[in-house]
Amino acid sequence: MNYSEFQKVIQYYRKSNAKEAITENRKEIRVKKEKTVAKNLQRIFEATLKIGNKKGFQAMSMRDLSDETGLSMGALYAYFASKENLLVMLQRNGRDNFQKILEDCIDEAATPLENLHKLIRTHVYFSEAMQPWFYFTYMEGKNLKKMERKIAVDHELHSDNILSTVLTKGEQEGAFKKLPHQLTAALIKSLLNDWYLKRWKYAKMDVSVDDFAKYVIDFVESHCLVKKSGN
Amino acid sequence: MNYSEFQKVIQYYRKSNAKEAITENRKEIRVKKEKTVAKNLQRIFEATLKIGNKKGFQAMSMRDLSDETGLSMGALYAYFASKENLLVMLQRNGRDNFQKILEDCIDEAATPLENLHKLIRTHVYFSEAMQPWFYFTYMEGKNLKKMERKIAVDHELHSDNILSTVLTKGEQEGAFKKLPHQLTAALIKSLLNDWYLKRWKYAKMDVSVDDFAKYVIDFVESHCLVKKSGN
DNA sequence: GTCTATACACAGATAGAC
DNA sequence: GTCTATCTGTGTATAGAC
Repeated sequence: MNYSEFQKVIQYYRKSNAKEAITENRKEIRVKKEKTVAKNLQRIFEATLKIGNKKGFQAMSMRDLSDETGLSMGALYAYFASKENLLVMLQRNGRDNFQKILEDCIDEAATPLENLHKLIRTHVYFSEAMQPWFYFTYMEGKNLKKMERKIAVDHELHSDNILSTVLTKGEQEGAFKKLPHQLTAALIKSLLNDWYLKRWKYAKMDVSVDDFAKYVIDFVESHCLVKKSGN
Repeated sequence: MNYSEFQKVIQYYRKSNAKEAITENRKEIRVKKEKTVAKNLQRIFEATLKIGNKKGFQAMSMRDLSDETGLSMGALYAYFASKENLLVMLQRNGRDNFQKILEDCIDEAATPLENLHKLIRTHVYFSEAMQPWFYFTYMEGKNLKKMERKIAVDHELHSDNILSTVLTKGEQEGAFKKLPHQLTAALIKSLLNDWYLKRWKYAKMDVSVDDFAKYVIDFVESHCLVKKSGN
């Protein structure tokens, strides 16, 4: 799989994503017509990511958001109860989606090494396709209230676990070295996160999304793989 | 070198740091008495880091800062011209210090491998000692105005270069593999950054600062080192 | 050098017309 | 369903007393 193949797969997720955002937040949204909600909610999300990533969510005023979306402030508040509620909607929705897509990576019939490859590639490609959301969510995590913050942390630990489970299984099968897999998983995650956090840097050195995924795989394999002597 | 040894070395930097913060910003600071400035400026910096890291710099009000420092709002404005100026002072000062300490790592007489070790250990230990500043600076970078932002980016690229220069030298001497060193440097940086960005996670898995430095060194060496057959 | 009191701009949010 | 107009709280910043 490379990135251009991945883009086709992602279409399905994008659509289901939009619908879920509506059904999950039906009670906060005062507007009735599904079509209108779908259209405007997406506009609002995109505008929030755009402004939020430029100057930070706290610094974004509702007037900024009004200008960017073309909706009046009165209209905006028909789609969410408060500014904080908008933040929660935006983060929660993406997270659920991301978790699902990572879980779908694991193929019980495949080898741990194959699963590791798929996890890394999917992480890089998905964060490339949804870069603004990933960047926003990473940076604005601390603006969440206690309860939502805990959910965010749980999701992060869960995705670390998906990685470390694969590493542990690989060790049992003799493909990976015996290492502190949880720590390895955390470090792999930091490499993966860098793709959307420091995109400007990789653009500057002309590293494509496929180059990056390949190089991270090499990096991780150098460390984790059992080298078969004589091969 | 381990962390407890490093803590003695760092004392010198802490002191010179405080003095530089004053001389570099003498014109913005209206208060004359050196002693008073030294004491209060440090209080202000610490309070800013504390509140800023909890809720973000934008969300920190000057009233918050007044409560935390015990200084009135009027007094605060004797130490900086505006809230934005406070941000710039805080970031700039730490950056200069960090750059100096990294440059001091490089010992021309030592091998590239030794220099790589020293760079990694110093990065981890220094960011441990000054974690609030590192976290703050990473997260609040986007709140800087264009010019200051450019300086921040230049510093980041410069520290990447220190790493990649060592890798290149090591390749020439036959110790390291031929690899895209700039990319490798960026990835090593992302591992190092994770120590102060996700400290809670490493605390949770009971990884000490020395454990972490060691494991990052192992990880990087697996990838970069030329394996001598028969050793 | 630090305080209190205050200016005044702008934030988030809502009521009620259309 | 969306708009305009407006309420009220809070933000940064400063003037002037001590």
